[in-house]
Order: sequence, then structure tokens, then C-alpha cells
Amino acid sequence: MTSGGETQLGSATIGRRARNKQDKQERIFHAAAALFAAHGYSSVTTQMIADRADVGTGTLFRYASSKAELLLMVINEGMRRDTRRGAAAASVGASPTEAIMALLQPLIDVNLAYPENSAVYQREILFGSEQGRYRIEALARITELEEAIGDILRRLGRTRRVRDGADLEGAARTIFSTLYMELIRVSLGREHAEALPVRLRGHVDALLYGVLLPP
Amino acid sequence: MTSGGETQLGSATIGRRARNKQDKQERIFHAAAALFAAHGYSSVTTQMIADRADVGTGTLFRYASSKAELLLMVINEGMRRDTRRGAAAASVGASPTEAIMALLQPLIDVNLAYPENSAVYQREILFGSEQGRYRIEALARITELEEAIGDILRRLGRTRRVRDGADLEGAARTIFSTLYMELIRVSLGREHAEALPVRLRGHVDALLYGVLLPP
DNA sequence: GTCAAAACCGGACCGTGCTCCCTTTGGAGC
DNA sequence: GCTCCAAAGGGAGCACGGTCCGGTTTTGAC
Repeated sequence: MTSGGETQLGSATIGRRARNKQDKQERIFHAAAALFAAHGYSSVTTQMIADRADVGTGTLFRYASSKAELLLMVINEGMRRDTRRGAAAASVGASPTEAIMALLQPLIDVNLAYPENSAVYQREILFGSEQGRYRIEALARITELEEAIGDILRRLGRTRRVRDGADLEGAARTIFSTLYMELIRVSLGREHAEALPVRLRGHVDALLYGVLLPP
Repeated sequence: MTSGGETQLGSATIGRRARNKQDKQERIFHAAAALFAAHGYSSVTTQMIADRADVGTGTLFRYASSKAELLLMVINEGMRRDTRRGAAAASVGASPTEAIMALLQPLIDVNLAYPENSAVYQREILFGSEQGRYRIEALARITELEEAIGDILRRLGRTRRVRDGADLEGAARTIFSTLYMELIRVSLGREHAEALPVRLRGHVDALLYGVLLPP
């Protein structure tokens, strides 16, 4: 290398240490993503991930505090990618029900594509250990989703009259809880996936009826 | 022993083997109940339970297929005891909301008394392994609860007129899902327990509005 | 009373997630 | 260029849940 050249281009001020770290982070991410997708959460061991990422197990747990966190890390990334699409679709959605459905589409898609991993994802979001940065990130995203539903309801409240004393926040939460439980039922194979959208629409419509006054 | 005496009184036809079995079952039950109540699920090891029940670990897993099943076994028993009370209260409950609240009281009580164990209970009901007799029993109880709520709604439908095309089954499910999620939130310490009844009533009232016609 | 079959028991053992602690690396100060 | 310390790495090992198999007890037929 020509003297000093490398310090000038690219990530100049980033030292070798930071680069190493980022590199490992990426290796771990890709190893985990590939293995989980190929074999499913329970069939993948942390040893396999460490080997594939070419790091020791000790190192692995320096980048994610548990096996579950590794899954959250991977799925969070996918959700971030797909969520923009959902939000965009929601903003042009004709009916409020459609808008809400559009928002939830990414969650539904993950469910269909990777049922086992998705079930673990839901489980960890609800019951995972308090600390854990990737769980916190997932929770934040969930909260956003809930608020987005609230937004839709509020927007709707400007066209249609809202019932006296109706609690829009509470309604958003009810919708969200219901959808979440339906999602879990499906990802556990206790309900057929095809019927999911229909059921969801039914739930949402009923709730809207309870909140809005007849036109 | 006097000849033949023991075969005549008490559990006559029950052989020594069956009696041993039942005895062990009870020892295991009480050991698990005491330890879980005293230290909380995660701090109890299967070894501790086996020791206290004075059986080997191999034997322990012959009576419950996993540690989680041991917890389900213990809590199911408590629920069975308390649930009658709830159902009785529900049938004399003035408003439908009150009736529903009365039904859920046992679940709420367990939540308050043993938050950690309760969280594990919910988790296992939702995500536990498919087989496992105690989980199946718990699921059955949950289903009963859901149907009891449906009953209350239907009973209500005889006094008040139901909206055209309203889906009472669906509504019962929405209510149940919402309440269940609120319960989980509390048992995870993410919401204050005191506010729970108020929130639940709010959810239920809103949904009833969506299903019923104004009087 | 004898004996074979069946049911049962329990502790040694295994796999897995995760941790502990020693080793290695990176880079700032001189 | 050398020193030195903090930070990152890594792998042997631990704890715990769960299984397996050899030995023992109970049962029922004769």
C-alpha cells in the first residue's frame, strides 16, 4: 500500500479494531440468518452458528446475549425492511380496515414463511428476558405499529363522528392484542393461515362499530 | 397383618403398585407446589423437586414430561379450585361486564400472588410443547373460559337486540384475546395491576357497543 | 411356593446454552 | 519502535433439563 493511502479513503477514522468488530458482527448475522432459515430455530445450535461465523462461542455471546437474541436480531432486520412497504400501503389504503391490514402484512408474511421461527419471535417478544438489545428493538417496533393503528383510527375520527367517551387508544390496543393473538394461533398451527385475513377484518370491523357513531 | 384383612377395607382392589404410584404422584405434587411457591420457577431445579419428593429424576419425568409441565400441574389444580367460585359469581353478576370480570378473577389472582410463575404459565399455555397432559388440561380450561364469555354475550343477546351480521363468537374471541394480553402485560410487570380492572371494563364495554344495537 | 413376564425405578449419562477466565490484539503515549 | 493497558477473543468447562438402560419389585399363572 502507498503510505497513508488506506487511512484516506473509505472508513478513514475507523480503526482496525472497529472494523474487525463490524466484520464479525456481519459474519455472525449472516451465519445465524442462513442457519435459522434453513433448519429452524430449535435445530440450530449456538455451536453451529459460531462455527459458521468462524468465531468462538464466547465471542458469539459477546454479540448477542442469548440464542433467542440472535433470532430477534435476524428477524428485526427483515421486519425493518418490509415495514416501510406496509406503511406506504397503509397510507393509500382505501378503508381503515385495509390500512390496518397493510400495516400488519409483514408480520403475517413472516408467519407464513417461517412458522417456527415466527413463533419463537412472538414468544421472546412477550416473555424474553428484560434486557437484551434486540428484544428492546423489537418492542419499539411493536409499539410503533400499535401507534400507527391509533393514528389510523384518529384520522378516521375526523371523517366520522366518534362515540362519546370512546377510547381510541384503548381501541387501538384491543385491535392490536386481538391481531397478535390470532397471529400466535396461526403460527402455532392452531388455525388455518388462509382464513386469517378474513378473521382479522371481522374483528376490526366489529371494533370500529363500537367506537364510531353511525354516519 | 391379619390374613386378608387389608384387602377388605379401604382401597381394596387397588394393588400395592397403584398405591405406590399415587403416593409418589402426591409427593411430587406437593414438593413442586411448595418449591415453586417459595422460590419461583426459575430458581427451582428439577433435582430439588426430585430430592424433596424423594424420588429419582428419572422417576420425576415419568410423572410430568417436563419441568414446565410440573408447573402447569400445580397451577391447574389451584385454578380448578378457584374457578368454581368465579363461575358462581358470574352467574349472579349484574352486568355482563361484571360477569366476565368474575370469570377472570382466578387468573388475575394468580397473577398478583405469583407473578413469575404466572408468566411461565401463560407462556407455556401459548407456546408449550404440543403433547403434555397438563398443558392440554390447561388449554381445555382456557377454552371453557372463552366459551363462558360467549355464553354471557348470547344471554345478553336475548335482552338487547344484536346488530345485524354481528359475530358473537368473534366478539367473544376478541374480548378474550384482549383480556388475556392485558393479563400477560400485568404478569410481566409492564402494567400496573391496580388499573387492570378498569382497563378490562373499558375494553369490554367498547366491544359490546360494536355488537349490540342501542336499547 | 415357583417362576416368568411386566411394570417400575432411579442414577449415570448426554446435549445444549451459556460463562469464566486466560490469551491475544490494537493503539495511545512516550 | 517499544511499553503497557484496556478491550476483544476464544475455548474448556459448568449447570441444568431430560433420557436410557440395567436392576428390582409386583403380579398373575400354575
